[in-house]
Amino acid sequence: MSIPPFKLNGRIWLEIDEEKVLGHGRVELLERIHESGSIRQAALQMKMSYKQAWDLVNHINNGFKQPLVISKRGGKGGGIALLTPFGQEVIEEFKELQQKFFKFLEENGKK
Amino acid sequence: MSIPPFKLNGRIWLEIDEEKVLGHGRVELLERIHESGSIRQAALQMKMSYKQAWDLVNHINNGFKQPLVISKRGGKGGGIALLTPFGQEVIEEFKELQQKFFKFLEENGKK
DNA sequence: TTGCGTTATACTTTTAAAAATATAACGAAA
DNA sequence: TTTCGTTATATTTTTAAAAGTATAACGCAA
Repeated sequence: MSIPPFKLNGRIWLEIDEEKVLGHGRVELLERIHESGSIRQAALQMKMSYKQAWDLVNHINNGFKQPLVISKRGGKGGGIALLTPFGQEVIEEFKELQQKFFKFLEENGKK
Repeated sequence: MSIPPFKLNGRIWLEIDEEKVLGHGRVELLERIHESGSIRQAALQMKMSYKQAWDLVNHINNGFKQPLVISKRGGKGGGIALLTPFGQEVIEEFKELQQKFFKFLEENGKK
């Protein structure tokens, strides 16, 4: 581009039935759930409320036909949450798409 | 991708000082201003209020250092608005970026 | 010099999103 | 059978964004 110092930026996401089901923030949440085994811990790490995190997880699981996250309450530790193999597969593929997109932004963002 | 029928979608925009200054909606507004010579007409076409359109134009002009839109009030027709050559140049380049981005989405969106 | 349609701007109201609060359900372990 | 920390969910409150309303300023043309 020619004149002032501006930067190309953007976002990508996956849609099902015209509705956004997975974007960069939700993927980060899923990753943290996977690592910590807890929705609550993931929410704390991302400085959002448990409710908000749970709503997101719920929305994701509903959007896709199969759940990406399985959770149980009660028991040792109070409860647990984990990614299904399908969930792991989906976020892996999304992250690859994101890599390509970052590359796109870099290549085309130069003036 | 492997399982359900989902679609890759996204948006790109230009930022100046970490702030969004031009995206797909604003470009459409600018184009309509250019064609009609009127902020009000452009707003009507896009079913937004004049105020909202004017705020957007104002924000765009402030974000870039040079104005993309020049407007005058009074006179024949009540007033007029038009794109500067710089404005025309910017939206032209942004539209090219958008074309490339659409291509990116198509190429990578296939499962 | 009055009327006209637009630009320009302030102010208020409405709406929607986000955040906060509260509470029930659960199951392992002590 | 009680405690514990979490999941699960409803309800309320707060906040921010959007929309709406009102009005002044302007300059050409009649």
